[in-house]
Order: sequence, then C-alpha cells, then structure tokens
Amino acid sequence: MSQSDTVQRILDAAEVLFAQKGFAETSLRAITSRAGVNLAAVNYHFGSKEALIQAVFERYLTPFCQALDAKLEDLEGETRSGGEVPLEKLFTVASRLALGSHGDEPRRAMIFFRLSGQAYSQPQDHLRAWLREHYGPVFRRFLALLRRAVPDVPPMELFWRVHFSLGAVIFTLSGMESLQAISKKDFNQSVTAAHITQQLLPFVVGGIQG
Amino acid sequence: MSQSDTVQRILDAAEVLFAQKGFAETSLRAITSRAGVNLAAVNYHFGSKEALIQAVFERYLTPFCQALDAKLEDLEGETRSGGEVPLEKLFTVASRLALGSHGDEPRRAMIFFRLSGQAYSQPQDHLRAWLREHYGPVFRRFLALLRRAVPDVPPMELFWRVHFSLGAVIFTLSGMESLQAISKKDFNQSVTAAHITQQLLPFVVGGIQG
DNA sequence: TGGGGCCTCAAACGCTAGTTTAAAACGTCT
DNA sequence: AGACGTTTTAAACTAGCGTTTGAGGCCCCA
Repeated sequence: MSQSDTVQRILDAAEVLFAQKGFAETSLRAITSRAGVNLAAVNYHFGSKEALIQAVFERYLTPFCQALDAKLEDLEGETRSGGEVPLEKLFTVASRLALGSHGDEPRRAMIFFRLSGQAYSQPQDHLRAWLREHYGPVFRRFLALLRRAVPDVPPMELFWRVHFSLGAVIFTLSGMESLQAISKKDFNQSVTAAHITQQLLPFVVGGIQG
Repeated sequence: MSQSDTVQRILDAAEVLFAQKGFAETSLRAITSRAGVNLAAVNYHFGSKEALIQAVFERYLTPFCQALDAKLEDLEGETRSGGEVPLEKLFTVASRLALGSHGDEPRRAMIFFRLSGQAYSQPQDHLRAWLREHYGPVFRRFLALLRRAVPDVPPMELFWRVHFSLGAVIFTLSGMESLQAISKKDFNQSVTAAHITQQLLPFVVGGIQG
C-alpha cells in the first residue's frame, strides 16, 4: 500500500488508551508501544499529540455525523408533507446511528462516549471549540427538528433539557464499566450499551417533555 | 494561630485550579504559586498530590453529606407516621444543600460539580473508590427514600435513571461557563447555578417517572 | 537565654513527558 | 542499477513533573 497503515494503528491504539485513561494520562510512548510503531511516528504523521487527539475524534465523528445528517434530511422531507417527527423517533434514530455507525462492535460506541465525556469534562478548550465548529451544524439541525416535536416546551427550557440529556448519556456511558460492576452486584445482571440506551430512551423522553 | 493557614490556602488554590484544568493538568507548582506558599508545603502538609486531591473533596463533601444525612433523617421521621416523601421534595432538598452548604457563594457549588465531573470521568480509580467508601451510605439512604417515592418504577430502572440524573446535573454544571456563553448569545439571558437547578428539577422529575 | 517542635525555604533529585534529529531503510520510477 | 521522496528508526534533547533534602526561621516554654 502506498499509504502505510501506521496511521491507522496509531489511531486504533490511541482511541482505546484515551478512553481508558484520559488524554493527559496517556503518553505517546504508551500509544506507540501498543500500536507497535516507533515513538516518532506520531509527530511525523500527525504533527503533535494534540493533533492526534483531534484525528481520533474526527475518525469517530465524521461518519456518525454524516449518517445523522442524511437521516435528518430524510425526516425533514417526510415532515414537509405535513406532520412532525415524534420525539421517540428522533432519539431512536440518533442512538441507533451512534451504536451502529462504527463497525458492528458496540464496544466502539462505548469508547466513543467515553471520549466525548473526557472531551467535555476536561478543559481541552481547543478541543471543545473544534468539535463545535466541525459538528455544530448537525447538532443545530437536530435541535430544530426537536423544537417542532415538542412545540409546547419553551425554546430556552428545551435548550437546557437537551444539554441535560446529553449529560445523562455521556456521563452514564463514560462510567459504564464501574456502573457495570455495581449493577452486576446489586441486580445480578450484566449490562450492554444497547441495554443502557434502551433504559435511556424513556428517561430522556420523559425529561424533555417535563 | 497554632495551625498555620497554609493548609487552607493550598486547598483554596487547589480546588479552583483542579476544577479549571483537571487533576493531571494542574501542577503542584501552579497550586503553591497561586496560594503564595512554598512548593514543598503540599508534600509536607498532605503527603502527596493524591492526598491533596482527596483533601479537597473531603472539605467539600463532608459538610454537604452531613447536612444531607441530617435532613434525610428528618424526612424519614416524617414518613414514619405514614405517607411518602414526594419526588420533588427529595431533589429540592438535595439541590438546596448542594448550593447552600458551602458558604453563600454559588460559585463554590459550580466548582464542586466540576470537581465531581472530573472525578467521575477521569479514571482516578482510587478516588472513585474512596468517594464511594466515604459517602456511599448517604447516597444509599437517599436512594431508599427515592424508591419509596416512585414505587411503580422497577428498582433496576430507577438505579439507571438516578445515574442519568446525576449525569445531567454534573455534566451541565461542569460545562456551565461554556453553556453560559451559548445561552447568552442565543437567548440573551445570563445564567446562574440556581437558575439551572430550577430548570433541572422538572427534567429530573419527569425523567425519573419515565 | 537557649533548646526543641513545627514550619518554611531554596535547591536539587530522579523521572517521564513531548518533541526533534539525523541516519538508515524502503519503495518506486527512470 | 541508481537516485529520490517517503517512512522508520534509535537516540538525544528540553522541559516540566512530583518528591526529597537539609539548612534555616519562628515561637513557645523552661
């Protein structure tokens, strides 16, 4: 191959380690060692650790946002001939894409959410700004459909409730493995990402409607 | 004074910087510099950076949990003579204590939540374990009252919904200053912690009830 | 006044981090 | 085969980290 697969192996290793231990706690040496490549490869191919972090997010988010955008376009087309998209459908679509757009492994979805949690709670200002700049339009499109789904909720309150929902999703899936341990102990039942989203749906719908 | 105030000044500086930049990204030099004390003071008074992190949480959580525990005791006493504590009241009590138990500044409450978010999303295993060990009983007490407030929600689902609510709270208040900017731009309205919790209440209540 | 705890200080230690370097290896095309 | 751009490599570099040290200051009590 003309383009070596070093880049992909670095991204694979980085996304797992970042999700496991956070950005600051993951060293380039740990990443390159796991990837089986030379330490200097990161700076050669990406330029810096910061650029690597962005590249990891890009590989995750770009397919998801493209798929979501296309799906939202369809839904908008349907509503053009009257009627609104129900709240449940909007969230079902988003969650299905989030769980399914990265290969078939739900494990990747979990990594995705853990990364999002890290990105949000950690003070990587440049990262948050970059995410908003690149993926803001899709988010706003989703929000517009949402507004029409619950017209009786004032826009201001809806704005906050969407952020509350985001928090519920990201926070929960971020801490999933520790929650798994508790859940297994208290309820003798193991937990999958799909299972959690199934629990999430009524919570989010109920919360948004107030 | 027999006990110097170096300890307090370190804690003051540390809690602000930790909330701003995270644990790993905040150096002891930054903390001691802000506190106006010598670098070695941290290791002298606390033993290690890790112990300092715990001390910061302890100063925050101990008064809050004691106040919450007392309040829950009262509520349990009331219910002993029949009736349940309504859902809204449980959350109102908790949020009022969270906002008010640390002096009068709501700014401290925000720091508190940002720290919680960092503690949860970052993989500080020892910290999470320490928090659970020290403050688990109060949490379980709260959960027990909650279970009786919504008897028709299965325990398993309630468990998850409580975590969803926690996520909504911590995530939102963690990212409050960036949300403030957005809210001000889109709605021309500034935001306080008290204002957010007021928005949070119907969301959480609606979400818990499904 | 002088000794003894408690605390502060500047300096250094050992270590790990991200990044850079220059030489070696590789692959491709003439 | 040989030259050239791309990639890989081992090693070094600078910077910053948490932590330790030992000398010094402070204050109280004998």
